[in-house]
Amino acid sequence: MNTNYLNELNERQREAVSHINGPLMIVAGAGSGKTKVLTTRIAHLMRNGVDAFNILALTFTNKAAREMKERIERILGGHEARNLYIGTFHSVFARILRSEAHKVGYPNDFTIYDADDAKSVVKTVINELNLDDKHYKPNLVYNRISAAKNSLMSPSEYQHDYYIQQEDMRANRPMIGKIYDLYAKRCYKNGAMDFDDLLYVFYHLLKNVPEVLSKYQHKFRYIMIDEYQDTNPAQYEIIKLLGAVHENIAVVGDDAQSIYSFRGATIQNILQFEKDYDGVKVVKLEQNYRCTKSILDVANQVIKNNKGQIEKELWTDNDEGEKIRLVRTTTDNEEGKFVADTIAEQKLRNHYENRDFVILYRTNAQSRSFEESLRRMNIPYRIFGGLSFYQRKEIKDFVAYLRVIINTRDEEALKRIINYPARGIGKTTLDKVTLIANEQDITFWQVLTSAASFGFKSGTLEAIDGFVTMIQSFQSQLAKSNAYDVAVQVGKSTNIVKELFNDKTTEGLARYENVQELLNSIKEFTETPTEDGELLEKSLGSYLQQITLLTDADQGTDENSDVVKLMTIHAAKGLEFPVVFSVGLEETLFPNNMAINSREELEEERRLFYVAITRAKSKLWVTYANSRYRFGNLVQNEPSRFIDEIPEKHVDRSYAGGGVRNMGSSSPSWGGIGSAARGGNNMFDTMKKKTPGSPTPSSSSTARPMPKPAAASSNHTPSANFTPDDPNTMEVGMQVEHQKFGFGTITQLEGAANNRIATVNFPKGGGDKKIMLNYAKLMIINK
DNA sequence: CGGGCTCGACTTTTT
DNA sequence: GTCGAGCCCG
Repeated sequence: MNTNYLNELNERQREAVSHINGPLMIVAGAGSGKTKVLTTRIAHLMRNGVDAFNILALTFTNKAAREMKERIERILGGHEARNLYIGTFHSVFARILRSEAHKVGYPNDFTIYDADDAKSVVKTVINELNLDDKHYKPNLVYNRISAAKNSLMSPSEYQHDYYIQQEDMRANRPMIGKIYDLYAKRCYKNGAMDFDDLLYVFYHLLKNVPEVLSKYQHKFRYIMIDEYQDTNPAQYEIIKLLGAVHENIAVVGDDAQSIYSFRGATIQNILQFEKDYDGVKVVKLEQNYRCTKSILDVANQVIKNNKGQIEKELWTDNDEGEKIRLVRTTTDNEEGKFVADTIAEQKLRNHYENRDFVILYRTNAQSRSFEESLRRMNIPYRIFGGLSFYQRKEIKDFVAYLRVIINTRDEEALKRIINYPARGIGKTTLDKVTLIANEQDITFWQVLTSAASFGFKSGTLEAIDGFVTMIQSFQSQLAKSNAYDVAVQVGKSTNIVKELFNDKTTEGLARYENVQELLNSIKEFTETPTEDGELLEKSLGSYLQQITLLTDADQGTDENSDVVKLMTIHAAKGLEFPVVFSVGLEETLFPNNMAINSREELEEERRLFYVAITRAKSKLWVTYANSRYRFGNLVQNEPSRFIDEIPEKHVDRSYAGGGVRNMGSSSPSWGGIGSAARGGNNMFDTMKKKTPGSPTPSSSSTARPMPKPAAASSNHTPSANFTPDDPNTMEVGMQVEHQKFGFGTITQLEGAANNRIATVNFPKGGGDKKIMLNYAKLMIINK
């Protein structure tokens, strides 16, 4: 074991690491070596005689957990670290629930519903209550249910809470409480927990089953929590229960980086920690090892505009560094072009690699212009935050079979596959089964297994029996062989694999490959020896639980692939990059329109900007566009108020204005050189995500769908050089071309800049048409 | 039952 | 603009 680990720490860090017993709060500024402190502290605990079995470390992402594990192993050696309990809140609790859930009425092989499953159940319930799902939007309702659970509020409490009811009444949605109640009952009946239940149910398990509480209180004598500022009330209460006996709770967090309040996190948890426990040792890590002086100063000045923070002053020994580049472009497309051009330039000039760059935006929808520009420059990139592999339709369909095999009560999965592939069990039959299930208060599956007694037509009955028999045969096979063999059998018996194989379209090919990858991942799972030797961990049920808790970010951890990364600021937390582009700094976008209604919301947006700034090690570009397309409309935006908060002395505006013109269609020559010389066929890098231990989706989120064939109604083939012109340059009398309707003459114009409507006469395209210029593009042929 | 079309939604989202 | 759900029709 490395015995010098304490020497590698600064004084404050050493103070935190050496604190062994009693509550500890580490206020860790951005880039202050937080993970290092956490991992070293765990190693230090073990060196001082604490048994690995007694240590619990909770993180928010699988990635953070993995990283911690690896770093501890590096200090201690693998065999000693093996018995540590390190994982996300959700995965650790799910793992415990797998052996304890029956004590609160759930099967131990419970299904985990991801957000899509959960919303689908919400929708089912809304429809069953004969409510209008246009008004009771499943998304919105689910978010309220989620918020309730994160505050440990039961359906009954929800329905009796005066304030909540007032809110729902005001929104004219008084039935949300009822929906919550039925939703919870339905999940319970289905033997399923959603993500929030993993906390909610776990809390009630501890609260209501004293021997379980006692067992884990004594097991987890030392508890460590990462990103404490992002914990919600449910997590807070759980920690309180678990830590009550020993009070050896160490929390690490940074109030300035709390950006998940919209998911129920409450910054109060960290602000109050000192009051919650007696004799809290507080250590502040204020030395930043990541950023240049200017970048750090910008971050400090920006965050000063927030009230009510834990007092701290981050400083660094690093170089002064360069100024922050502030760049204004005319449009979102120009912004994309500028960033791609600059990346190419920086690669040449400063010998950066693709992986040194990250583009950070506020909303996922902003990725498009960057994708296009990067693609044009042949710069390989990867977008984080797209669909997770396991959320793809073909994967969810296949996995649904496995879910039903494990838990026939899983109605969501059952409905997915009962007629996939088509076997003659249509909507009519489904409705009937649902009706019977609800009337008789039995599960969907029970109706299917005794379908004969419910008077289905003979053809339908045959189809149902065939399906039931098939599932049952999978189940009995599972008793004899492993998860992989069963999965292969599912692929064969259902013809799914063959069917996908025969689909020779690009999309079909991708789907086939994805299913193959799924099978590979199951194979790998069953064949890799377990770390901790728990038999349960190799079962199909455990595989299913594990994959539901994986996200897109977990698969994108191939540090070796040399690609530019694109992600939301939220997704970037905890990461660092030599060069950061923080883009879209515009009012209504960042701070986002939806988050400027209260001081709290605005401050969270500012913290988000703080997170963006502090991701940068040496160079930071901040960009914004005068106008951009949003929801298909061209909108003009003011520069973000956050820009004004950047101290002028750190700002280099020399790219602004003139820079835009430089970046125009006549790209600087280095742009072209960069792309041709370095990009090459490396584009394939962006098409593959490779991660040891997880599947490789062949069509990653960066792969764009093939262009759709022209609509049947179209009888015009657009000119080869068709390029739409700016709606604002259109005038009455102009000859224009439309992609579908062909050539025509503008006869009338109405509406303001963003909402311009042209009436165009198309002689060959059906006469006068009203064209929303923001949607259907026109090219000017003749003025 | 499935293809094709229209209509409507659309902030962030560790799990 | 882009995606997906849901409806209609063959």
